[in-house]
Amino acid sequence: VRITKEAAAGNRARIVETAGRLFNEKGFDGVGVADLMSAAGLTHGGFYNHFGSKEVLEAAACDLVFEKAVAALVRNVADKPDGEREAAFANYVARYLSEKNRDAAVVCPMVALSNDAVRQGPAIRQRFAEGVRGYLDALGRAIRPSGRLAQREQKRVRAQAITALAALVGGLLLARGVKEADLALSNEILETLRSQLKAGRLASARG
Amino acid sequence: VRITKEAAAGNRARIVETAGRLFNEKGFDGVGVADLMSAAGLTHGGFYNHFGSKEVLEAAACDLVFEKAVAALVRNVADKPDGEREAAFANYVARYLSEKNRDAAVVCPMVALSNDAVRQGPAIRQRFAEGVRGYLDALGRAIRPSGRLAQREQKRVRAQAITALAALVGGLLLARGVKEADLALSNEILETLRSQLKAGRLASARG
DNA sequence: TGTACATCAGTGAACGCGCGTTCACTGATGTAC
DNA sequence: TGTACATCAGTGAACGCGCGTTCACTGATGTAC
Repeated sequence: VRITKEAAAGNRARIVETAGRLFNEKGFDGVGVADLMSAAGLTHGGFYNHFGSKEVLEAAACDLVFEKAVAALVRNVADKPDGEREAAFANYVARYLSEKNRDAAVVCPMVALSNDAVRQGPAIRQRFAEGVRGYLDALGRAIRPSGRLAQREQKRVRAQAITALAALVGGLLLARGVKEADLALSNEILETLRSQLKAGRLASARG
Repeated sequence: VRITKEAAAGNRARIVETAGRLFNEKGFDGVGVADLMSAAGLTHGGFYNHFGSKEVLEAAACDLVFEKAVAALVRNVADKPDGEREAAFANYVARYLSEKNRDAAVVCPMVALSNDAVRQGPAIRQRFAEGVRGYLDALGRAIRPSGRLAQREQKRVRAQAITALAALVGGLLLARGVKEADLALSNEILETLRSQLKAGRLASARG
């Protein structure tokens, strides 16, 4: 039942995308190869035509999911012209910390996979660290004016990016953690962080 | 081989403590009942004399680990007299965000278990939410002056507690996630957050 | 362009393994008299 | 207090199940001529 190279490449890509989604929802260990393949519309036996092991797929999925996240941040905020960037960043934060994003099946990989990543092998941890670096860089570009900055300003921007990221990730993580058992607390966490970040207490385009 | 009630109760307590440690390190699904029992110095068969299922133990371990964390925060910070509390809080933050704490086998349950908790059943999620509530309350008492506060002040303290917690949890989570693959970045994250929190950018006893 | 054959993506049964859980058994503890 | 017996924490083999992975097989694709 050989298929065309293009179809095979499409299948592979679909497996990685499906994996990105399922791993994000249920963790690496929460999704079996068989589940995954059937979710991608295939039977489990063919998995090893595409990937040497489940771990290889985990790494590929990790890459994909971070690329998507960083690309969205760059497209929606970092690449905006100076006049629009501050508003775009505020918008981004509001969406990140929204009830809708908390309830979404797929969320920020740093929220969904941090704990899984620490417990996995070097390959996954490598990709994860790369992803965080990329995300932090994009975040830095999202909260600073364009053009060259004095070194002192660069440091300040970097510190703000790190602080904002920590608060975003921690906030969403906690909001998701308590959501089912205490929706009011979950909403309170999101709302509080939205207003704190809006007030520029954590980071802003102005600094 | 019946043993005294006291010995049995001691065994049970040791199982829960061992579980708290191992679940924290490897996640709920990363530790088997047999691993756990042998780490506690027992054979796996006896597990069900103490717990109806692994999930029951997970809930008990969740309780224990949160109780310990909240108790430490209360003892070391919240219960200090007014004059010492600000310094105690600064100290607490510095320890929380220290390289030593990042590298410790057992860390803050919100960092270690958030993702696991979301994916578990209602019993665990319930305990987790309770734990977060307790921790936030203790944190509120840790960053405010004692005595009655105006409602406006109460709200501000609450918002600061939430913001500080999100930054602490997110920061430690990220620092742990990238540690093995990028130690420099991991250290940078911790250092940045320490100085941001020290500067009162996130929360302080003064506000 | 047409033909012959090797390649390889996909299929589904099967493998070994580790897991949570159950079981029959042991023998000291706890209790009833 | 002493005796007889039921209780139950601990033991280790065994269970069923799901997992990651392997396998023999299929048949359309890709390629060599």
